[in-house]
Amino acid sequence: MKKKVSQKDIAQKVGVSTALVSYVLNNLKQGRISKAVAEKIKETARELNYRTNQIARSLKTNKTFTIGLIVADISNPFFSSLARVIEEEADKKDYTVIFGSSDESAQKSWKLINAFVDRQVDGLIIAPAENTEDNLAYLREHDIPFVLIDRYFPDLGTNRVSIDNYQAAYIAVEHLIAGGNKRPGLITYNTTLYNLTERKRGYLDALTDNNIVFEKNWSRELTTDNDKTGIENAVDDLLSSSKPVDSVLFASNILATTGLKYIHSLGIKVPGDLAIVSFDQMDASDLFYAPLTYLKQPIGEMGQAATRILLQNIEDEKKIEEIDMQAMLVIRSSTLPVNSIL
Amino acid sequence: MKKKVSQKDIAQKVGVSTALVSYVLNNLKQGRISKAVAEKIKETARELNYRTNQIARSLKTNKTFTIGLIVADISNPFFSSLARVIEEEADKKDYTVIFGSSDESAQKSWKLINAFVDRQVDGLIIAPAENTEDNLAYLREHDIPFVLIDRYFPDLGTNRVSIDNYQAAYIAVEHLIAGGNKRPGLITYNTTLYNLTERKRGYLDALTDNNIVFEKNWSRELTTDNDKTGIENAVDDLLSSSKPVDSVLFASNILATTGLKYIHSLGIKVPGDLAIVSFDQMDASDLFYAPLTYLKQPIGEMGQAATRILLQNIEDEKKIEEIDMQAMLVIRSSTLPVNSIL
DNA sequence: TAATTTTGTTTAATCGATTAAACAATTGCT
DNA sequence: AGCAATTGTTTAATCGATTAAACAAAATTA
Repeated sequence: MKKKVSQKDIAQKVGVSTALVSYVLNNLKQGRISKAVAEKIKETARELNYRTNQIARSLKTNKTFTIGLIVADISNPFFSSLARVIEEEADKKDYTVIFGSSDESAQKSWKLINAFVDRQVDGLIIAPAENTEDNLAYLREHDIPFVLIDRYFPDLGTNRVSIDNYQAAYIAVEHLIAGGNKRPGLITYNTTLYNLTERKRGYLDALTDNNIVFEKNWSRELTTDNDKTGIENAVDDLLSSSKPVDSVLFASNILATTGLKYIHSLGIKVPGDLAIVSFDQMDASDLFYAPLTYLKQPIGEMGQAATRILLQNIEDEKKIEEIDMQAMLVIRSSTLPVNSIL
Repeated sequence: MKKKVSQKDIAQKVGVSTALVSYVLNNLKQGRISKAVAEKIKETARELNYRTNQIARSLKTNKTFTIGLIVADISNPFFSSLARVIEEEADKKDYTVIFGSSDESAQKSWKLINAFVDRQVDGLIIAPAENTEDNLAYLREHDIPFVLIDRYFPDLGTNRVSIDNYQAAYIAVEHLIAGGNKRPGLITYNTTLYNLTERKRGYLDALTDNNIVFEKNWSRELTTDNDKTGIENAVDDLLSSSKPVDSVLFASNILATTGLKYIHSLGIKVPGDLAIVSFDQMDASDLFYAPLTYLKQPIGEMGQAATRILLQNIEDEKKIEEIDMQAMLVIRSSTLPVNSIL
C-alpha cells in the first residue's frame, strides 16, 4: 500500500523545513516566500498526492469542520430530508456531518452528544428528546454551539428553528370545523416535547374558540415508539365511542401513515365518515383515493436556517436566534366539506 | 466557559505523570499500577468530568472509530433506512458515522471520499455512482477498507452487499407474464450501474424465456435526477404507442412513486388497464386502491452485513466478501391476474 | 560604510494523547 | 548478604500539522 504522505515528506523532497511547506499550502506569509520555492512545494505536493491530515490539523487548531446532527430517527423521512439539506449547506462551507438517532431517548441522546463532543465537533444540530435540558446545559457550559430543530425548550432561550406548532394545529382544526366537522379528534404522542404540547394546545384552543366542548375520548396520546397496535387501538377508541369523532388530526407523519392504513382497512370512507388532517408531507397519501390535507413544514428553509445559525455561532458571533416558521395547510380531498360529499 | 480537562490536569491534581493517567484510564499495565493511585486517578477523572479527546488519541493511534457512508441521496427512504441500520450496527462497536450524498455524480463522490479520507475514517460504506472505479482503486491503493452496497462493479472483486437484481427483475416479470400480461414494459434509468443493468437484463431474459419478443418502445431509460416530467413522458410513451404495454416494472421506488401518481391522475385502472410491479418498499403504495406488488430488499440484513464486513476488514482480516441477497416478491393487488379482474 | 529594513527560511514549542524504554524501590531467592 | 526479579512510576519520543519567534542574508537608507 501507498503510505500516507505528510508535509515532512514534501519538505524532505524539496529540501526545506516543514514550516515552509505548511505556510505555502495554506497560502500564508504571502509576501515573504520566494515564488520559486512556493511553486516547487506546490508541485511536489501535487506530485506526491499530498492530502492534509485533518486529524493532525484539528488537534492543533482546535477545529474539526465537523458538525453533529442528532435526530429522533434518521429513517423518518422528515428527518432524512432535513439531514439532506443540512448536509448540503454544511458542505458549502466545507463542513462534514456526523449523525445519530436518539429514538427519543434521553439516554441515547446523552451518549450521542458525548460521542460527538469527544470527537470535538464544532457544533451540533439537535432535535432534542424529552428531558434533555441537562444535555443542553452541558453544551452551553462548555461553549459548544448548538441549534435546536423541530422541538425546543421555551425556557432555555437557545438557538432554535421550528414552526409555530400551536398556530399550525389551530388552523388545521379550524379548517376541520369550517368544513362542518363537529367532533374533531386528535392522535398524538404522550410527551412533554414542546412541539407536541403546542399542537395539542392549538387543537384545544381551536375547539374552544369555536364553541366546541372537548370530550376526553376525542384524543389519544401514544408512546413515541410508533407502536403499530397502539396506533390502531387509538383509532378504534376514537371511532368506537357512542359519539365517535367525525374527523382526526394526526400529529405526525408516522401516526398518519399507520393510522390511515388502518382506517383504510376498516373500510371507513374519507372524508365521508372521517375527515383527516396530518402533520408533514407524506408521499404515502398522494395515492390514497382521498389525498390528505396536511400541514407542510418548510423543511428546506428550516435546515438552511439551522445550519446558517450554527455556522455563524461557530465562526464568530454568539448571538442567539429563535426562529419560528409557518407551516402551510395544504388542503386536499381528505377534508372536503361534509356537505359537498353527501 | 469550562475549559476542557486533559490528562495533564488529572496528572497534576493527583501528582503523577500523564503516562500513569493514560495507563489507568485505558486499563493498561493492570498488574503494575498500585490500586490506591489507580483509584485516585479514576476518581479525579470523574470529578473533573474528564473526557478523552478523540482527536488527540486518533492522531497517535491512527484510528478514528469513524466510518464514512456515501449514498446517492440520504433523503431517499431506501438509503435513509440503510443509514439507520448502519448507524446502529456501527454504534454497537463504538463507531460513529459521517455521511454524504453523491447525487449519482462521480465528481461529488470523489469530493466526499477525499473529505472523509482527510478526516482519516477507518473505512467506508459506499453506494457507488457511475464511473467511480478510480475512486475505489484509490481507496484500495491506500489500504482503506470499504464495502459497496446496493451497486458494485463485478470486475473489481471488492467487498459488497447487494441483491441479485437480475433474479429479482426476472421473477417480477415472470410474475407479470404468468398473470396474463403479454406486453410488459420497463421504466428504469439510463446508466451503466450494475444493479440497474442487471435489472434490465433480468427483464429482457424473462421476456425471451417466455417467448415474448421485446419491442423497443416497451422500455424507457431516464436520467438519474428523477426529473418528474421525464418520468411522466416515459409513462406516456409506453402507453401511447399503437400497441401499448399492459404492465410495467419500475426499477426504483422513486420512479414507481412518481410514475404511479401520474398514472393515477390519468385515470388508468390498476391492474385492469395496467399491472404494476416496483422495486423497493414504499409506504406510498400501501394506501393506493391497488397496493403495489413489489420487490422487497432485505435492508436490515444488507446494512448489518455491510457494517459487519467493514468492521471486520478494519479490525483485522482482509478477506473479501461478496454477498448476494435475495429480494422477495411481495404480491399484492397491482398485479392481480387479468382474468380475475374481468 | 554602517545601520536599518526587508525578505526568505528555520527552529522549536505546541495541541493531547499513547507507549516503549528507563529507572528506582521493593521483594524474593539462594 | 548479594543478585535477580518484580513492582510502581517517570521520561521522552511520537503522531502530523501549525505558528510565534529567531535567524541569516540581501536590499535599502542614511
